This record gives sequence, structure tokens and C-alpha cells, in this order.
Amino acid sequence: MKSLYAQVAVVAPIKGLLTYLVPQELSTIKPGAIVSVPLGKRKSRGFVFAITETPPATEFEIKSLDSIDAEYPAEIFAPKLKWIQWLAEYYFHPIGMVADSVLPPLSKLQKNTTRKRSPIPDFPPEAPFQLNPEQHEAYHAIAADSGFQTHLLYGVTGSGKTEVYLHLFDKVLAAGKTGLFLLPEISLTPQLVNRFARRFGSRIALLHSQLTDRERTQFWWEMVQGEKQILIGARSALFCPVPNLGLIVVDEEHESSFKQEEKLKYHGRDAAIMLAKEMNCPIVLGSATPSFESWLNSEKGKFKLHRLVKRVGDVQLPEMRIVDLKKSATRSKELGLPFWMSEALHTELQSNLENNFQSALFLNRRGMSQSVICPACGYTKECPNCDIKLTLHAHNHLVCHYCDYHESYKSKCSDCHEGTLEPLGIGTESVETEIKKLFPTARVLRVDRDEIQNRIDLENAIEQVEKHQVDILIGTQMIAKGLDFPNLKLVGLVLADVGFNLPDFRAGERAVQLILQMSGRAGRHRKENEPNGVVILQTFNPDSEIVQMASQSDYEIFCKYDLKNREIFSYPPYGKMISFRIQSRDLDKSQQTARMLSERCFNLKDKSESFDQIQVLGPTESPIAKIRNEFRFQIILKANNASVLHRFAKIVLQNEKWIPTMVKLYADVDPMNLL
DNA sequence: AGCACGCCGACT
DNA sequence: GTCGGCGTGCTC
Repeated sequence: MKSLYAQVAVVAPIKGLLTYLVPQELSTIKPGAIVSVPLGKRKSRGFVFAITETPPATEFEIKSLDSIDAEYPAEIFAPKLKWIQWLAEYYFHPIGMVADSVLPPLSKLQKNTTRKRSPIPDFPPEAPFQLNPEQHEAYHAIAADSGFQTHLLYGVTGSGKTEVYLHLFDKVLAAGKTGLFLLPEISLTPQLVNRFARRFGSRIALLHSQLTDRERTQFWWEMVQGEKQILIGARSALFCPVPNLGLIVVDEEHESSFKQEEKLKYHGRDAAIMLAKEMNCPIVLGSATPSFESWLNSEKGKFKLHRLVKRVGDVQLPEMRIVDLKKSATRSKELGLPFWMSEALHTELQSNLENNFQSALFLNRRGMSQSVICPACGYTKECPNCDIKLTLHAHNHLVCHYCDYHESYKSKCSDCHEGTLEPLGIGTESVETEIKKLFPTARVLRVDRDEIQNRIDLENAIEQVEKHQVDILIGTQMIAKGLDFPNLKLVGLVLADVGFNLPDFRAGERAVQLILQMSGRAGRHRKENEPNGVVILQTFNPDSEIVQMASQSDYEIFCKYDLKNREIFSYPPYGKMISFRIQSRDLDKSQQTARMLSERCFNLKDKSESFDQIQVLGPTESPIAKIRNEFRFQIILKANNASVLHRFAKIVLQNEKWIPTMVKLYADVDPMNLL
């Protein structure tokens, strides 16, 4: 009898697979099996990727694996192996650590455990809505494919993309298959989950970070055993080994939060496309403002494009008015209004209140947060661990956004001991205070990270708005996504400029997406005799391309304009990027290692002509040069050909021996923010 | 990751 | 002496 060897991914930071001898009594072992193996002086969990009869040449003494985990039959994971392997190789992450995320957090629970409070709301079932001609056409074009095909569903806000998804899932269920519905931050869109709950009742399962381990484990098994057929989740739901997959939908596909920024730095949308390819099923990417990556892919014919250009019920898109804050400030002062409240916005809020409609004020706090400044010497407090200004939080706390550092807020300047520290800039909190002063009778609700800590908070907030217990909603990004309030007629973009001038080639794309997403909340359901939705965009840069094109609601024009620039500079989606981050507690060591790495890159470039196209940018100090007392440098690789670039990076990363101790080197493939 | 080994300073 | 903190190295 020949000996069998198992190629095993162990849960440790090891790049490749390790070889173990299979004991005679376990010779029925199959790829996909989960095993317990000796690793150094301990035991580790391992994932069997292949069984071979010949041992590979290795200087290691081959050990025997201990046992097979009976809890997880090999058939569950076998179909996912190739996808896991792709993730590990493409994103340069240890394969065992990638594989480990296919498991539920707890071991199998007793069946029929009852939850205290189901995360899925119990709604009376709802019949499907009739699709309008546009939706119908998109639905049929997508439903025509049963094998792998990527579809881009480009529909303006309020055009009824969700109804198309629901019809598609209906068809998938009717065919006896299962579906996967991916959202950027699922816990932030309860309204969407509710619609699925109404339509599919007990056939849906959820997977996202706000569930308890117990809930996640139960949903995982319910999907795996086919008791539920539609999985709604954040990107991590991709790892659940659902059998018989017939459709994947990625909603709000342009959202950059689909990219995981730590550990396995994968993009949920791209990983979903690979999974659909592996499972040979169609995938739909939906957005009102598609990512430039997807846009280009549809132009190239790689993705099939479907347009929804009209709102459901022929409701008009909101009218957008632009206010130049430089000009409006004087008038605001005369009227006793703060600089960020133009006369136009004030009038509109007033009349909306009188007519009993709801309004929303949107403020992107990023970069405009409440830092405190000393008017005497201009000193702003910084975090002692990170290169970041402290921001003023609920009343008396100065906090760092990157680490846990916080200190109490003392008004006396600790630098010059003269001035009194004063909050700089505006935040949602100060907007709320002012609004309450200006409109004392209005019912005001603020929705941001400080106020809304969890799913329940958000659900309660949404309920209040739905029941019209709120007249003016004030919020950050949180209220820009997926919310649908029939009485909301006015959206005020208090300071639309934030983000325009960030040193990032995607700044324009993001700014326009955000403006359009937010304005899309206004006037979605117009009854007869009701006015149209109104958007008031306040800005210090009324002439910028971003404002001009966002105001025309013409995303496609902006897309074409900005894509031209990207092409000239070989930025994504034309060029591809991989960034390296070098990090250690020792500033000199970090810097020297970064220089060594760049030298290695240039040496490798000289070895082959095919690497001529590769640009090595840097090393530079990372925009946030220090986090948690570690100094960070970065090198960016850019090239026109993705596979050449990847091959190049792989060679650079192959040997880790040259890296000095205590220095960490990370790769980020297709980085979304270059911080 | 997780575990052991080995080096150092500090203390009963 | 020896306890324990953490830097270092290794895993088929």
C-alpha cells in the first residue's frame, strides 16, 4: 500500500502549503478536509488542499497528521479551495489564514436553539412589485445568463435596482439554487434587509460583524445545510461555503469600504467576481455611481451594462442649486446666520418645515473635524503616538482617531500658556446646536458615529424618521446610503468641498459619488401636487469640475472626463498599483529598509525588459508617518499590465531574509487609499 | 499566530 | 540565586 501525503494550509503566517503524512487509517481523506496537525511544538488546525502519492523534495522531516475534524465534512470546503488559493496568492497573504475565515466562529451548536431576539425582522409577506419597462428589460437581460457573467446595473438613485435584485433572486430560488447578496456595511442598511425579509421571509440568513458569534454560527450552518437559501452579508459572507450558488449581487459596488484595509487586504467586489467565476454563476454589480473600474470594464465589454435612467413612478430627479459660500457669507451675517447657513438653505428649510416635509443636512466631517486650536500661538494638539491631530469629542475629551489615546480637554494652551483653546471648524454637533437655535420648534435628529453605536440605534433612528417624528435630520456619510424616506424633500450639502483636494487620484470620483448619493435621498416618492425634491449644494469652489458635473447629475460625463486624466497618468483603472508599506518602531531602520526595498526593485527591473513598464515611486514617508509609535514608509509600484506587475511584486517579496529584524513589510494589491 | 528559548534587569 | 519581561526564531 502506497503512502499518502496531504498538502495542508496551517493557520500560521506561512506562505505555502506544508506536507504531512496521512496515517493508514485515515486513507479516505479528501481535499477540503479539516485536520489537526503538529506544527512546531504545538497543534494547529489545517486545511487539506491536495492529496498526493509522492512526497515533495523537502529538507523537513515529514510529520503525520493527527486527525480529521468530523464536524466539517470535506465536501463543504472542497468547492472553495481554488478561490481561497487565488485570494492568498493575489493579495500576498498566508493561505492558512485565508482558509481559516471560511469557518464559523463557534463549533456547531445544538440544533433549534432559539434566539432571544431574531436579527431578522418578522414581516408579513409582500408580493413582488410589477417591474417597469426599464427594470423589466434589465431583469430579462440578466436572467438570460445562467453561467458566469458579470453585469453592471447602473441605475440612478430611486430607479428601483432593489426590485430587480428581488426578481432575480426569486428566479434563482425557483430554480432550486441559492443566492448571495453583498452590501458594503450591511448593519447600516436595515431598510434593505427589511425588504428582503418581507419578500423571502424565513429563507434568508445574515452574516455581518454586528451579529453575535452564536448568531453567526447558526446562520452559517443554516446556509451550509441548505435550510436557508439567500445569504445577505458584508464582504466576509463570501467566505461562507454555500452550496449550489446561482447568483451573487454586489450592491453599491463603488463603495471603497468593500476593500478590507487590514490583514487580508481584499476587495469584496473583486473577490465576489472571482467566486462567481469559480462557481460558474452570474454576478450583478449595482450602483447609481459605478466605480471607474467597473465603468471601464463595461466599456471594454467585459461586463454587460444595463441602465436604469428613470426613477420609479416617473418621479423627477431633485433640482440642484449651487450656493457659493464666499458670496453668501455676507448676507448670512446680516441675517444673523452662521457662515455655513446660506439664505437659500435657510429659506428652504423654513418652508419645508411649514409644509410639513422633512429635510436632511449632510456634512462630511472628515478633514473638518473638531480640532482645537490656540488663537494666540496657532498650536493644535497632536497625539503623542500617531502623527494625527486630536479631535474634540463629546464635551471634554480630546481623542486620537488612530489609537486609543485620549486626554481631557483643558482650555488653557499647553504650548504658550496664554491662549484659550477653541474648537476649529464645524461638525455635525455644532450644526445641530445652531439648527436648534434657529428652528426651536423643529424636531431635530443627529445621526453620526457618536450618536449611533450599533444596529439598534440606527434602526430606532430610521423608525423615528419614517414615522415623521423628525423634521430635520443631520448626519454624516451614514445617512448617504440606501435610505429611503418618502417625506424627505430637501437635502442640504452643508460643505460639499470636503475631500475635493485630498492628495488622492480618486478624490474627485469619491466626491461626486457622495454628492450624487446624498442628493438621491431627496424627493424619491412624489405624490400629486407635491413639489419636487430640492438639493442645495454649498461650496467654496462653485466653478470646480466636480461641482459643475455633479450638479448636472451627469455621472457619465464626469466619468469620461476623469477617466481621461487617469489614462494619461496611468492611474487605475488603466494602470495597476501595488503598494508596499515598511513599518517599525525605529525611524532610521524603517527608512533604510525602505531604501533597500526600492533598490531591490530597481535591480529587478534591470533583469528583464518586460519590467520596463514598471514604475517604482518612493520611498516616501506615509501620509500618516507614525501610527501607534511605528514609523511608516511606502513604495508604490505602478504598471499598465496587471499580471506583469503582480509577477514583479511576487519576486520582490519572495525572499524575506534581507529584511532587518523588527521591521515589517506589507503589500497592498490594488490599494484604495494610499495612506 | 503561537509557542519556546534566551537574554537582561530586579527582587525575595 | 530565580522570576518574569520581551525580543527572536521557527513551524512540513
